[in-house]
Amino acid sequence: MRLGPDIARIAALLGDPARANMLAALMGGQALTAGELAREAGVTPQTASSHLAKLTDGGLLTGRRQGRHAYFALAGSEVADLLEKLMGLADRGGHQRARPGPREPALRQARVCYDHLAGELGVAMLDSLTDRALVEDREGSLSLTAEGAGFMRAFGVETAGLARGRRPLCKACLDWSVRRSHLGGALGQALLDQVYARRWARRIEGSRVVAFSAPGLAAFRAAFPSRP
Amino acid sequence: MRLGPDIARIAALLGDPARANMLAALMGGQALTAGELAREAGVTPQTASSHLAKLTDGGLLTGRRQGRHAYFALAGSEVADLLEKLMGLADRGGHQRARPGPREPALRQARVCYDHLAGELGVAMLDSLTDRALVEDREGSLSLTAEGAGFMRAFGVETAGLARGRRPLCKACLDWSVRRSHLGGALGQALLDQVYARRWARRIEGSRVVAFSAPGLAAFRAAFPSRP
DNA sequence: CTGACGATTCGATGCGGATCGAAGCATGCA
DNA sequence: TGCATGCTTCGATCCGCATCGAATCGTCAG
Repeated sequence: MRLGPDIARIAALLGDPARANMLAALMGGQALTAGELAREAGVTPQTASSHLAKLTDGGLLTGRRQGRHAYFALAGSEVADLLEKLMGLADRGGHQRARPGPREPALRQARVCYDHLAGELGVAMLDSLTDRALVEDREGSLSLTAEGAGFMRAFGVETAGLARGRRPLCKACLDWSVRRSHLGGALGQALLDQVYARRWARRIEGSRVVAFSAPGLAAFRAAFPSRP
Repeated sequence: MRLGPDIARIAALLGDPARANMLAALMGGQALTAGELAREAGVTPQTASSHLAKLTDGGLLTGRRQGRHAYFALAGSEVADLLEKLMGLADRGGHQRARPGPREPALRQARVCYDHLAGELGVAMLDSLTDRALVEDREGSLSLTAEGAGFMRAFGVETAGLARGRRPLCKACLDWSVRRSHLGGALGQALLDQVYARRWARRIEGSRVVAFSAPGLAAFRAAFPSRP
């Protein structure tokens, strides 16, 4: 009876609401600071620090200090996989969440993953880009093609400037609702900024929902057509 | 930020050592009784009962009562998937396990379940009967059809006499080794008696193994053919 | 019917751990 | 240097929950 890997130890780490919220926040793939994670989880910095220590000690997170900030990220894709499976089970587990907010459909269609577009529309956008060979997908690692750079310039995004920053230009970001990838990275952020600038959509306060207007949605679909 | 599925609720269920041990014990796919799971987890029956209620309520287990026993099994392959991923992550940090070895093959193939046939052959027999519409399965409640009664008479089992007793004629009986049902009840007993009478198989002393001879096995498969 | 056994419920106990306040350390900026 | 900011450590508190003893219910055997 005492045999087998210690699954309880890992699961207990995921079992605390504060820690689970932190991990869910990191599902986007980007690293966040301890303070951001504390706010995300709704706890004080002291408590968050304790949680983050436990998570890194348990091998679920990797930490790295940079100046006076402490950045944390998921330890690997296996952790993200595990979280996704958990979300899948929790979804049909019947128990709906306590807060009956605006709720799923809008979130599922379009939401922000920190600073870029996620949800069905986010996935559709990346699909469209790869279909037209504007973005290349080499085993999960994304890169902008020459044609893609031209497209972006025409769209109002100067990729030369973006590539200069430390942040990767393109990043495949796993989507929990659709179970496919959408576009993250500096380019993903720039594209979402364009969506806002063109008034195709606006961010709903206090929520992650990105609300598209009817003409905005049509324009979006025209700019990023999906194959039949 | 309270968005997304409630992963903490599920993870917390897996986070208790006793519950984790129970789930690990069920990874083989067999259903186990509450008492067996209590022993497996190293807790008293009272505690185990509480844990099992939580797990079923959380959608991770399905329970089924049979006589004075309560059988529990994993709710589905998604749960098994999740556990497997957890084990994969838990393996990294530490102590290995010695997986409970492959169960005795003979027990798995054919054994007695009280007085009727269980194991792979028992399941195959019930499958064959339902496939040929000799037995009807209405949501887990089995009944013999008119054609079935004719088949049994030709096979040497007089069902009219059996139906007179207090014991139900047909009963779906959950199989530990395979996660499916085999035929119990008075008819199940009568059929196993026929198997003995025809010398297709004999009971091994001091064990639950039902040992088929080579020609006996062939005859059995001919009498209860499985669909291709 | 009676006795035995397995499963469950109830109530009480005790421990682990989440949480926060206060203080201690680093780093960055003027 | 001095001050502000962000993270961590320490100590104390408090709640949740796993655990078990005792009792109850249901099923099976005789």
